[in-house]
Amino acid sequence: MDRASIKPAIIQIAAKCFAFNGVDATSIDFIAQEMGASKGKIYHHFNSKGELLLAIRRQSIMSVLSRVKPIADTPAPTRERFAAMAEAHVLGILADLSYHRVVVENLRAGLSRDLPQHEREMLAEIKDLQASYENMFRDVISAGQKDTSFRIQSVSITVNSILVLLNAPIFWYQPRPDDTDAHRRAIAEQLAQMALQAVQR
Amino acid sequence: MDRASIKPAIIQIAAKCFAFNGVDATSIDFIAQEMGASKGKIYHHFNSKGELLLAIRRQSIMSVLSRVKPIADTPAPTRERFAAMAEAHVLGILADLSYHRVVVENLRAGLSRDLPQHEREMLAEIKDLQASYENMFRDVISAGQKDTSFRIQSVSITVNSILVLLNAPIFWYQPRPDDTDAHRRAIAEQLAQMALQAVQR
Amino acid sequence: MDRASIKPAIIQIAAKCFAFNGVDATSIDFIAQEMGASKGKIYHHFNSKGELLLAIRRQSIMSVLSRVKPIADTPAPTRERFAAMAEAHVLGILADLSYHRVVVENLRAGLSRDLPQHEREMLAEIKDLQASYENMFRDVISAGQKDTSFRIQSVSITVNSILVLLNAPIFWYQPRPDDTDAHRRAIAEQLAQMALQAVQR
Amino acid sequence: MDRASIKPAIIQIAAKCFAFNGVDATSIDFIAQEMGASKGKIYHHFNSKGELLLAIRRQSIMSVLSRVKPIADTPAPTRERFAAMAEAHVLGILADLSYHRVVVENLRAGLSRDLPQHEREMLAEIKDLQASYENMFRDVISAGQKDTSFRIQSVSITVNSILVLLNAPIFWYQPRPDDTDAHRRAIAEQLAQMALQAVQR
DNA sequence: TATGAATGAGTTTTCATTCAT
DNA sequence: CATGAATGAAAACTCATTCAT
Repeated sequence: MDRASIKPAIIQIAAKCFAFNGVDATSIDFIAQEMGASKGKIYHHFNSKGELLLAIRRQSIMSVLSRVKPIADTPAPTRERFAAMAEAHVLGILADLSYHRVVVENLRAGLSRDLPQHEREMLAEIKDLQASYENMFRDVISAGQKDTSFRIQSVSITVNSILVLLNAPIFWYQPRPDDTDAHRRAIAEQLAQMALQAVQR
Repeated sequence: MDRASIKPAIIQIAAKCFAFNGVDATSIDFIAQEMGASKGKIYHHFNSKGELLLAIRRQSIMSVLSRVKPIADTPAPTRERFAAMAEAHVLGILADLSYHRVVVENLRAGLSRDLPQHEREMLAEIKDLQASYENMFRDVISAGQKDTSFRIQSVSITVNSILVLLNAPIFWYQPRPDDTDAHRRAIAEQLAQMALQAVQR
Repeated sequence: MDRASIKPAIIQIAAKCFAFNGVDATSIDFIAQEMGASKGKIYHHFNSKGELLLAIRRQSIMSVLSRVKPIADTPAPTRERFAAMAEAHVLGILADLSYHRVVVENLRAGLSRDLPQHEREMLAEIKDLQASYENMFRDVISAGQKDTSFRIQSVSITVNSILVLLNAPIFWYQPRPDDTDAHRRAIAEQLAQMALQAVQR
Repeated sequence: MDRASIKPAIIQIAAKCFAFNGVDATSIDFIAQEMGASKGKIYHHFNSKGELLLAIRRQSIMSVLSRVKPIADTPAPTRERFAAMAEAHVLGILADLSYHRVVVENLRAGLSRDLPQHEREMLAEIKDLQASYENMFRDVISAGQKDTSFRIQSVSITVNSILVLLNAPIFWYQPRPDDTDAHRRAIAEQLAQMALQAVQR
């Protein structure tokens, strides 16, 4: 395996394990076995289980950010832009289900105890990414409010709730070997449609 | 304390601890200390941590079921019935936030390993309740589809996604001491409104 | 149930539980449930689990002592006396299998730690009974040695080993519902025969 | 310490502890302390206390099997062969007393509850070894029955009981520092002699 | 880099025993 | 006498992490 691709490989397998069994119920040992490697190998690339989890959180955001940002930067009309962003988000969710699942079930993880320096920095960066991601939705929704395409009450509540709605497949989507891209696109379209209706006038 | 109210008291405190810190990060010892009791007391009333968690899951469903069922049984027109059910659901979420938070973050908990007899039975009952709860929403949405008040594609996806949307406050609502009922009702109304728009023609 | 028969009843059920599952793996709670009673009831009649175990040990000795002593006191010739004692012993073992099983598997139990006063006294009495029981066999074997019916080397080793041989069914006898007295007598005769041959000239 | 010799070392010390205090009364912690190691070390080499116990059972059988099998494979006359096997068995018992003591006092251990996969496999192997060991005695006794050197009734009962007789030292032998090989051989000869007399015509 | 042995703190769970009712 | 709630002291087992090789 390529040197540079070890960390992503660890992250990917860890995400699958965490998503399947829960983070706490998954030991580093188990992840190593799934990789056909030893515990030590993982500790060479990640200083702690917490860092591994943060890396997964980061990936999870990048997964949707990289899909949605190009669309958000488009000058398309509000409605169309919003719908396209929503669809891209759902496609990101479906494509990287494990990552997102891990994140959703561990939002409060390590929220109470204090983290070591490096993890604190990673977390700060993740929160920045998260905030800037949410801002893209906040912006398009605010724009829609201003140009009267949308009729909403609290922008905050709307942004948060729409994102939860678009995350819905995390809770019920069961990927199957014979799932086609078309199938996934259909789901994304339906959810984007619901999201659009939920906000538009 | 009344004899009969010990179990509910344990459930309530456990739910708060679990919601705040995560289930795995919360030891039975910690819960006991929060109650000013000994570990043994909890184990006298619940055979395992898993049973305690299942009791919380049960409460979480009953919390929304008891509010929504009376409305679902009403002969009101589809749209109004759906909106009222949605609002009642959100009010249930806001009222018993800890319970619902615990559940959402532990949907997959113990899904892989096999449970002891008693827990298996509890889980079966919970799944029944869950299914019958979802069916109330499935019914009203199907009815709306038939009477053309709603325009939806897949009923399954719609039901699941609407319920996730109505659960959204689990992820972002921070209860504050000065929160009024009016405030909570406003949130519920806004989400019910979004849900209704998301499905209606 | 008769007042006087409560203790024996507890002892009997406890012996069965202990024999089936092992002493340590059997909780007082379990014994109580098997009796259809509560834990407290047992603690009314026995101060501790250790006392219960000692009561079983006592019963186990009495079971063979009461059968063998009348024969040992007989003026029959050495060979016949020995054989009859052996047979009686085996019949005692077969009749009260649970008790003997419990004892054999717990010879070293509580040997290292120091016992409370009452248990120390019970244990002393049991050891006396045990010693006097073994003495009956020591006597008949010594007598056989003197009158040249028996040819043995170390009396101690012989006594101990013969008793172990006569206890053998503890390890392999599986009582069945359709076992007859005749069946048990046949086993006893065979073992007595082997014991006799093992020592006689 | 040699890498490969860690597991045997753990087994040996565990056997001594178990034999002295009883299996249930001996904590893994205690064994670790006796080794001057940590609990974790033991759990690194044995997945559970049960596995440790099974390893001891295995050793116990190998202890007598390795001594008796070469003799059983000998073409010596029945009587001599039987006596030599018996003597070898007793010498095995005396040499590895702790192991055998642990086994005898835990025959029924874990018989009721169901074991995890790995332990089930270990137990199956042990039962195979045990059965093939008993078969060596069954064979020689049957041979003696056929060539009329032995006069026995039930072969099963005889085999089982003779083996219990040969195990007798487990119950009464107290090894002392000044015990000589000659002393042990004397015991073995006496027991083998008793066993032979018990079965022969 | 990689391995896997070792550690030790932490967690769930059990259970004999006590005690208020 | 009987009950069953409560306690507290173990004990088995887990696992992130460290470290010698």
